[in-house]
Amino acid sequence: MELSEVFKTLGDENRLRILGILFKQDLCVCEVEMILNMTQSNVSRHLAKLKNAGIISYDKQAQWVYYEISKKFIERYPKLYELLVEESKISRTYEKDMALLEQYKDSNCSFVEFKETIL
Amino acid sequence: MELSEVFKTLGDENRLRILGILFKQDLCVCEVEMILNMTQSNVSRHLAKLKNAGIISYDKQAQWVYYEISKKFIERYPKLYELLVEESKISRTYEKDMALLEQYKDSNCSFVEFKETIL
DNA sequence: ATCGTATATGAGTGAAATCGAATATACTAA
DNA sequence: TTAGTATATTCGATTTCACTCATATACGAT
Repeated sequence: MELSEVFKTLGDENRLRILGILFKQDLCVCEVEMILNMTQSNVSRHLAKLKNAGIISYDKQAQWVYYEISKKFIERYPKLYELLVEESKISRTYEKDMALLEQYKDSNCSFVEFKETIL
Repeated sequence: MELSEVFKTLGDENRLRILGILFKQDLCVCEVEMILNMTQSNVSRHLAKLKNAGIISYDKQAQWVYYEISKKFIERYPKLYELLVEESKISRTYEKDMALLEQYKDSNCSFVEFKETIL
């Protein structure tokens, strides 16, 4: 939760992409993996870093671990949170990620249907 | 000036310390070196990184290069700037740096006098 | 021109970060 | 209990980073 550590954690394009879609919706590891087209281990690692920095938290449900933006983080760094939300809205990189997230939601959160739409 | 690059640059304790004193006053390399007790090359490199990220700019006067917070950075990321200023005020680490900066100013910006006060 | 000071940069080193592949762990369902 | 899925972690390779020491460059003063 130390400031330099928070910044260091935010200083990675992939982690900013993950946050971009988590602002819209809580997601589990395999959903992030699917939407952002990253390997499972890589997503898991980045989520662990964001978790350790106090930026996100998780809610375990059965074998799924749903990650969400940490409420304590929003309380502690409201301006930083607002900045991240705003910047994610105006970034072209994140636009594509958002579109894929919407497609995933439109496919009733089914991996099979989602995969068909992005081919 | 890309966001992830800005965060990565801010994700270093020494660079945050440098920014902390630059918020109070524009300073040249050797002044930062003196106040924060860092090596010349190290300070120069950190300043170069902050410069490349667009966070600070410089004004060359004779053989001295005075660094300052970039006005474009403040315009582009006002919330981030405010956050940094506020956080630097409540950090214990920066409190000491501020005290040394004040001592330096009180010694009429004389290195000789400053060195005497901190012994 | 020469000396002293201020700054930037090249080279080398050790630590840390990123990543994919493979493996380990945890949980569900049958 | 076993099979299948979700997640975390270890391993090894590669890259990046922060740092120090030494050197180069730039400028002023004499």
